[in-house]
Amino acid sequence: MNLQITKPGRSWSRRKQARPGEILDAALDVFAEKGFAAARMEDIARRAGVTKGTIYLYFPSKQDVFKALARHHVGSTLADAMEQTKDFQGSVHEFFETMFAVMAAKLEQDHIAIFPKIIIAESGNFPELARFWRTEVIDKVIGMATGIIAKGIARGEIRDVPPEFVARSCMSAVLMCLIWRAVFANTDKEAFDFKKFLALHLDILMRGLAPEGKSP
Amino acid sequence: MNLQITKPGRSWSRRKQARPGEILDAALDVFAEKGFAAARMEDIARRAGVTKGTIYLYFPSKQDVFKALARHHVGSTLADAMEQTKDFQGSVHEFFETMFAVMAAKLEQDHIAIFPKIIIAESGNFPELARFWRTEVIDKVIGMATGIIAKGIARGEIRDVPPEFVARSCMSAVLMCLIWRAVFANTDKEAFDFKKFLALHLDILMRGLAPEGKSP
Amino acid sequence: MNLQITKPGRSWSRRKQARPGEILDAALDVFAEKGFAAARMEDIARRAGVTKGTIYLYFPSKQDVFKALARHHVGSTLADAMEQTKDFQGSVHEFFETMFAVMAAKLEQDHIAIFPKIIIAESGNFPELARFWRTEVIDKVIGMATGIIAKGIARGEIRDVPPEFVARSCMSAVLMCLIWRAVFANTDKEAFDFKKFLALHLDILMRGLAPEGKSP
Amino acid sequence: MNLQITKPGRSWSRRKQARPGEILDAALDVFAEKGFAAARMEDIARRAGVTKGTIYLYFPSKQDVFKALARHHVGSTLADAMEQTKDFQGSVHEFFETMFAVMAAKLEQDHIAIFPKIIIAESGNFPELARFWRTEVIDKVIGMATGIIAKGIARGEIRDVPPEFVARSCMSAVLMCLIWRAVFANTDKEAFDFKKFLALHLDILMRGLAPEGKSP
DNA sequence: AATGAATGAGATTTCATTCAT
DNA sequence: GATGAATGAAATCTCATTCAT
Repeated sequence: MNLQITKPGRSWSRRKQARPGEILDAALDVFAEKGFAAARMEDIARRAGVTKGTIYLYFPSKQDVFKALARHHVGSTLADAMEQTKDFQGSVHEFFETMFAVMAAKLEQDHIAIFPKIIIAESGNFPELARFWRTEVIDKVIGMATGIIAKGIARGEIRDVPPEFVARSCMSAVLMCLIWRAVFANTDKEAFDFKKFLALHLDILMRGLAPEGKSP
Repeated sequence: MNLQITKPGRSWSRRKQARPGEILDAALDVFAEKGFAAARMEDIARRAGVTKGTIYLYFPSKQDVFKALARHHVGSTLADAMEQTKDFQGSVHEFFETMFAVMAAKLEQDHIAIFPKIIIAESGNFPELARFWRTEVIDKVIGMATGIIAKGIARGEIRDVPPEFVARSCMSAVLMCLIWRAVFANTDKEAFDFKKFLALHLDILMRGLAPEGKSP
Repeated sequence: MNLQITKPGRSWSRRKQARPGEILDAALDVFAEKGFAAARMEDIARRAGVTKGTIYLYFPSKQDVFKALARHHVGSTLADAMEQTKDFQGSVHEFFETMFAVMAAKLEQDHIAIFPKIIIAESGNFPELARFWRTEVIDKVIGMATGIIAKGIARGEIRDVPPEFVARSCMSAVLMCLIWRAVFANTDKEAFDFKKFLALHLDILMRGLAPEGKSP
Repeated sequence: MNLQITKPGRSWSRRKQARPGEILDAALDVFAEKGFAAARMEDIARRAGVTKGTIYLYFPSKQDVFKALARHHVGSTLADAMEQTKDFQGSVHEFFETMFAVMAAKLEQDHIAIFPKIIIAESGNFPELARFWRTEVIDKVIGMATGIIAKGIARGEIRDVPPEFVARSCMSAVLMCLIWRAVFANTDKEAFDFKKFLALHLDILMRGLAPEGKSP
């Protein structure tokens, strides 16, 4: 006896549950490539393997596809990742080493790079989006890094400098990578070596942050 | 020597010659605010104090307005600035100190921040634009900084690290400022202190780059 | 005699046979409220307690739902009613008294008012509908009334006037009520008193139709 | 010296002032024929001799075209007409005689019939329209007629009956004509004789309203 | 040189209709 | 018999571009 409304056995039912995700995946690609305005619903639909009309079964408008996309990727991918590092106990160096390694890996394969690009591009047209991203992502990431750095200062691991600025110094290299990836990845023949760059950036910063008269 | 029939003294004549520039100024504002696609020719025209038709007297299409804008701002503002620093002879520290001071000042007042934003947003729709910006701006800036750093290494001012990566480490903080300005400037109540941030960033990097066993 | 395999006693069987009627009832409501074009199959389906697809099991298209509806309500409700009054033998006064009373009652409760409204609205888009309604309803009603009036004249009950015009004079008040009901019923706080109005209308007409020098 | 902004000499300027009117005329035809929903902007445009886009230079949306149309025709045609009869001093009989003659004439030639049709059809979708028409047209016309009838009663011209109901009795014949014209005019071979019908309707009513024991 | 009315291609969105389950 | 996901044609509306004045 099966009391569920959508019977999971039926193939179109299985499809139905997958559809929103498929559409959002397609939308991510298209928005990333063209930006919000130049992206056509037709493009998104085709890439998702459906027709225009189908998108409207799941999202009431193009804007809503966009918002759902932002929420989806922020909510899951990034925020989750942060959750894991919440009670990190190691050194500042270790922290950024790990983070940069993860970022470098992501930069090679998938689409995160796309997101900052979209936010930057559409912040003018979607102020709420900028605000959302600001409070939900940036402030949290910077906040977390700032906390770790402050602990490092207290512990005498690094010298006494405004921790939030340091956090931004570190993250700025990540931002550069993200944008480089989103904007110039297709243009370049030999790929920029994100991993090496981030490692060097971290090395320089850590030396520069070492307490006076002490090698790191 | 002026061979034009319309005498340059008359105000409407001066006006005529100024038109393209006025239109580009207006276009800069509008593109910055809305991005390329969402910017309406009507908006640009109104802000320039002319009507839509007039724009087409000077530029054959919306795309051409955009390209002229990019060329104009790159060609004059930035490339010019670079010219001046071509045969810079001071230390690496001095070089970036000056550059960061100039950038910090520009960030407070005008619209440069706008440009990276537009490039990032429209790189997908205008690959030539991305290429142009890449070769004409980024490669030149990075190249110049790389040269200065290489000289610093040769001179023993800083330790032996891949100079291009270092250049990018330095510049990444500028990029962060530019984007911050373009995306979040309106949102924030108390402005982010670009000057202080860049100064700290430089300080950390320079310490981190000092040759072993030597304080900078 | 029932040759169907599905036994009529079962509730879902009764259901199946009732479906077309339920759909038409729902359609009546929706068409009345929105007109033909603005009525959505989805709305009709939901109100009938089925899904869109089900409607197409019984009617090949939206137009056909509409036509079936017209035929259904005209064929049964009105034409039937007329049948009963075919061999009416009383006075003209009695005839309209009865008819107006019936109309007044119907106006209070149900949906007849809806029909003229739809016909008027859609006559342009469905010329056949206008023609159908004209020949099957209006001409018959007017014809019958005309016959009764002609008999009244012959009998000396009312004075010698073109009977068809008189029929229309009488019916015009009914038309006004129908339209008033359909268009303004929702707007008004205190309902218009159809019964009183029709009674007065009839009273005036009958006095006005009385043979010279004779009070009705 | 001409200080006007739109210089009346230019031919496209003359055109510009005429356009809204031309578009509304075309819209009247199309809405009348198809109703609101089935009318395509393309149709209206073509009939006005322009393209779709042009309509949007003058009206922000299809609904606005519709509202402008209603306001235009109510505001000018009908309300004006009423103004003229405001201080009518003659008998009730004369009043309706004149009104019916005017209506009969209008019914032969132009498009007024169209309006009630549209109102009836679209009242469900545009409640404001129904309300507007109700307060601005119907209540005023009925009110005026009621006033004249009340005076007739006071003067002893007609017997003591509720004057508003009498007004509606009179007007119902006009309504019937309007609807007949809008719905069945195209269908019929020999035109219905509105003039004769209205004259007879009035004659019957006036006799029926004459004070007891007095021929009208 | 400048205007601004007009165009028409193209985008979003709706919804009657189909069909696999 | 019933469902409801999917389709795709068609409608509204936008706006870059043209051109008569």
